[in-house]
Amino acid sequence: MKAKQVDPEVSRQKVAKLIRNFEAELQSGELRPKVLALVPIFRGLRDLGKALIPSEYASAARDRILYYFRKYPSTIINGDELLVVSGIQEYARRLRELRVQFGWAIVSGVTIKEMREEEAEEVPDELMVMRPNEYILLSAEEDRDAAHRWHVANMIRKQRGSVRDKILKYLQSNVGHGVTNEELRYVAGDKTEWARRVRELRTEFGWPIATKTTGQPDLSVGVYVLLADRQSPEHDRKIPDDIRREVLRRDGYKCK
DNA sequence: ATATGTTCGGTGACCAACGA
DNA sequence: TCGTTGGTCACCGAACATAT
Repeated sequence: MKAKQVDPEVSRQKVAKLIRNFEAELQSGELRPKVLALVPIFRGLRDLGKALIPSEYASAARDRILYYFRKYPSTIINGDELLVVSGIQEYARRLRELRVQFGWAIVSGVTIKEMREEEAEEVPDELMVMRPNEYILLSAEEDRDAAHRWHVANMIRKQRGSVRDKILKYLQSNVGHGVTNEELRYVAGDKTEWARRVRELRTEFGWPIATKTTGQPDLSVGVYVLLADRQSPEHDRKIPDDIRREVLRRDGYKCK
């Protein structure tokens, strides 16, 4: 998208002039004229922030945020800095897009805290001090695979249909690759019983879905993998008594 | 039509004031 | 001292609005 490029110096002069003129407003007793006079100053400051990054590098707020992060990777960046370079109020929204939809490893202080509590990943000491409103680009590489998986997940999530079908579709689009419980929960639209649906798919509908405790001990906890896009004959949870007796006899009434 | 930006409603973390 | 309460903040995804 094309955006008009503003020269930062022009922008600066405009703001400086407005602030000079504001002196007179400040003297007056009325509140509203002061507020009204400050509005263009706010706008001007916003434009000045936007103008810091030339539009040939980044023309939209999201691009400017990314540009800034890539210029200072592995550096703790305060949200207020992003407010300045993005020039939009909801820079956090754009930040989430970069992380979730585009696969950039940008984490906030909150995420660092969660990582530390889960103890699954090592968190370097220097990141321990991060506040919620601080962010850091951990890797200079875009995780295209993660971004792609998110797009697939989002597409399936938005479709009509049952949660079980959506979960199956998502597993089918990742055959042989583990997907996390978080991904499945997302696909299911945060319905609480998504895990129950996964078990149904495995036991009653015959899909070869493996987890750590069901067939593939090398997987980590919370990872599900559809081993093959191939469905065994369905069976319900009720096992007929004659088959039950036959199996018990066959196995000598012992666990196999 | 698509990209970009804003608003909305819900959630939980955190903190300080308060009262038992 | 400790638990409760109320306020603030950041986060999140969806829905809505506007710009190109």
